[in-house]
Amino acid sequence: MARTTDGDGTPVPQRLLAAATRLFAERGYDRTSVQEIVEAAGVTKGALYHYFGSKEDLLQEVYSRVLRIQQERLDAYADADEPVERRLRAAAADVVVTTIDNLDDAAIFFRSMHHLSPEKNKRVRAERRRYHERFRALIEEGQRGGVFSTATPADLVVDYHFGSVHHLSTWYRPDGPLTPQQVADHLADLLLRALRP
Amino acid sequence: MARTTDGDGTPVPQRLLAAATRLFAERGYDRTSVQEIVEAAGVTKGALYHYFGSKEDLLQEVYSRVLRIQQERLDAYADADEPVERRLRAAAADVVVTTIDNLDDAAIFFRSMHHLSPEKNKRVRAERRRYHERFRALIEEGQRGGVFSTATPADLVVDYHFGSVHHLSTWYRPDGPLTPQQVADHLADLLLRALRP
Amino acid sequence: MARTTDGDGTPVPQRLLAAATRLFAERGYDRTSVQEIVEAAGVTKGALYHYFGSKEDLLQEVYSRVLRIQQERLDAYADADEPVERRLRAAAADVVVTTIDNLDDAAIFFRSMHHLSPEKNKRVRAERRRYHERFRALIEEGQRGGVFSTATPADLVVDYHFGSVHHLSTWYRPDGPLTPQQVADHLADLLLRALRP
Amino acid sequence: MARTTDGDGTPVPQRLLAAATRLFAERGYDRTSVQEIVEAAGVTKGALYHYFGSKEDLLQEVYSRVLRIQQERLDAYADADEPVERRLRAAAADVVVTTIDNLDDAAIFFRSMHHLSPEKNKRVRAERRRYHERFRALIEEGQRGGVFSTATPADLVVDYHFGSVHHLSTWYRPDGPLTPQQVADHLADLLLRALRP
DNA sequence: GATGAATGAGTCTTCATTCAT
DNA sequence: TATGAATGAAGACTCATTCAT
Repeated sequence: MARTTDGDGTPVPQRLLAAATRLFAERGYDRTSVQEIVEAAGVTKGALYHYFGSKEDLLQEVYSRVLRIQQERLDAYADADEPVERRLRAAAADVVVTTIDNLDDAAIFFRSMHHLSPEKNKRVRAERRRYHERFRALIEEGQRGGVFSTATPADLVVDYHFGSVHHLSTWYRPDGPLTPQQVADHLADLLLRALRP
Repeated sequence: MARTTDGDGTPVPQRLLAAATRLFAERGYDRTSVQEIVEAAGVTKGALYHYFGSKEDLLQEVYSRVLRIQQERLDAYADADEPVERRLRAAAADVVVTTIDNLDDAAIFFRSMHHLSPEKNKRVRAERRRYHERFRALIEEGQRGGVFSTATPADLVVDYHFGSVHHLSTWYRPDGPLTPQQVADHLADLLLRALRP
Repeated sequence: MARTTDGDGTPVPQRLLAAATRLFAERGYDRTSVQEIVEAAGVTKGALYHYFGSKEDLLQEVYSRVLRIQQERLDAYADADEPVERRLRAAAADVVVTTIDNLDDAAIFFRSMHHLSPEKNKRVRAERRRYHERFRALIEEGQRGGVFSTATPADLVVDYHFGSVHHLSTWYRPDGPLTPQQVADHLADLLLRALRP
Repeated sequence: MARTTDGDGTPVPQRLLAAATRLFAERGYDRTSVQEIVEAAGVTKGALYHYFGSKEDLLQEVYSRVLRIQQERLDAYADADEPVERRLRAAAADVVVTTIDNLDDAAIFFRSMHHLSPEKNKRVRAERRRYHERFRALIEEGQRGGVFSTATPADLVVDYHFGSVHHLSTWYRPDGPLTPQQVADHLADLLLRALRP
């Protein structure tokens, strides 16, 4: 397997991805130079371009990974055998916890999407839409079943909730008074309360 | 007073600010070159550096203007002679309408703040904190008066609402099905419903 | 006029063009770095990009200048009030002398044209075609008048002659036994002899 | 003998040479990457460096092959038992046909020679000189015998003709009105007519 | 014979800012 | 007030070549 690992034994592509994620979150995509990434990962520029076609590909990889993980988790919660309000609450809380656990990814997500080329942007948007639609379907299910208010269009409710999720990277601090789970419970609670008929 | 205006009669500094705002929102701060700004404003580089010390100053000006406007409006609504739930609803809805009316500023705000130097960043954060505190005070007033639930800390509620406001620039489209006022009413409604005791 | 000149008083754009021409001819377009050009011209990279949009623009400028000069000279000879065989001989000899006087340009011309972008390439080809057609018209005039043989299509005769002109940069050495004018007379002579009826 | 061939059964070195020839002609030596060559040949980089010491060696091989072929053909025509004007005409026409049949090689030849290292360049030049001298000897033989004019030095006549041969790759198109043999006849004819006493 | 991961020097280009006029 | 030529540092990316396997 040649020299795919080095030092700590982590494969080079993953070392690069980790370094890029941290740096993109820290100083933004445009302010992070390829040079800084490879230095942080302990490899050379050539190695980076051996695995990734461009700096943008690195960003795109971060997105794909996050979206894949979140989608899988959402699907699991949404498919559970429970009343809809419990499933929605669980999903709403889980995305908060997962987001806090990967605050770097979240920060990148909502600040750097416009740095992707139109083509890649389109693909990411499509994946994200799929995610939103799954979430919206849960709300609509509850509305049809009469357990959620129909006062607000489900679409808007989804954006309302995800606005607060995206916003987490702006204000949440690990050393703050609330644990991730507490924050998640509160935010899920606010969502469910707003949906009471 | 020489030629402080030109063409349409708008003073040069304001033309620069308008051009910068549009471009920063369109392609991001780092992707906008000083050359593009001056071309869009119809002036030369020398002129820009005559009025603004740096590109960053331009960004900071955009922030200051938005914050000043929002603060003034919030103060007006908060000071009104009305029951607290009406004042909160009005303020919550107003910030949505104002944000939609200035989506460019909003987009810049939540994507480019980390481009400010630490010093300027600190100042902007301070102004924003003042704004948040005023909003939080309204919620706490309602909680103390028993008209709002105390289930969730006021702090978190504020972030919950402003998360959705920031998020507007991501999803709101002027040609969508809802008018700014309708969106505002819905979002304010969700907030108030979530706060029902 | 700011600092458009420096050292020897030659304007910066012309100094850059001269340096580029020499270097492109010496080591080829791709083997000449922008860094080398600006060093040879005694300016900085920024200055180059202030005047020329790209390295390719520099190459295109070399082409345009050569073509313009050659076309003007050809037109002058072709329009003269002389018998056609004298006009053709004069034009055929002149292009040889001019080419030898600017061997660098010639070397670039026939080695680097494929380095131009398709769009620029098309423009250069069009200009060159115009030049060829003027030359061909002279030959056809003589053929119609019976002073030149019609054994060979005029098109081919033109390419035959210009082949030898282009080839000059491959073999002609200023310190060789023949002066430019002597070479020119010989080559024109060969052309005219080949065209004898 | 392991896998020296693959797919179509052509040995790897020849597949590489063929791919390199096409690509060098198409986009120039410097613009062709080793990666592109091995991809076009359907092998890996390791394989290329197993058979060729460097990218330059590949170029040198193209040269050597062309020169060897042309020299052999010229020798055959020059040694024939025919009057000198017939031998010259045959040789002059043959080099045109052979060049057209291998336009790629010709294009490379007259555009990429300066990409060879001084040492290799010297060797190629020497071989080419030998070729030229053989051709020149034919002309001088005719001049001494009184069948060719002595108005122009034989040297110059050789360059005159080869100029037009080199030029072929610039203008000749397979789908044009003339067949390779027709072009060859015309160009040989022009040469012989120019040499009429 | 053949692989392909890794190197590291080198490429063109961009850009905020300065300053003589 | 305003110009625009010039700077110089930094940016992303390419590529021939090597070498452990």
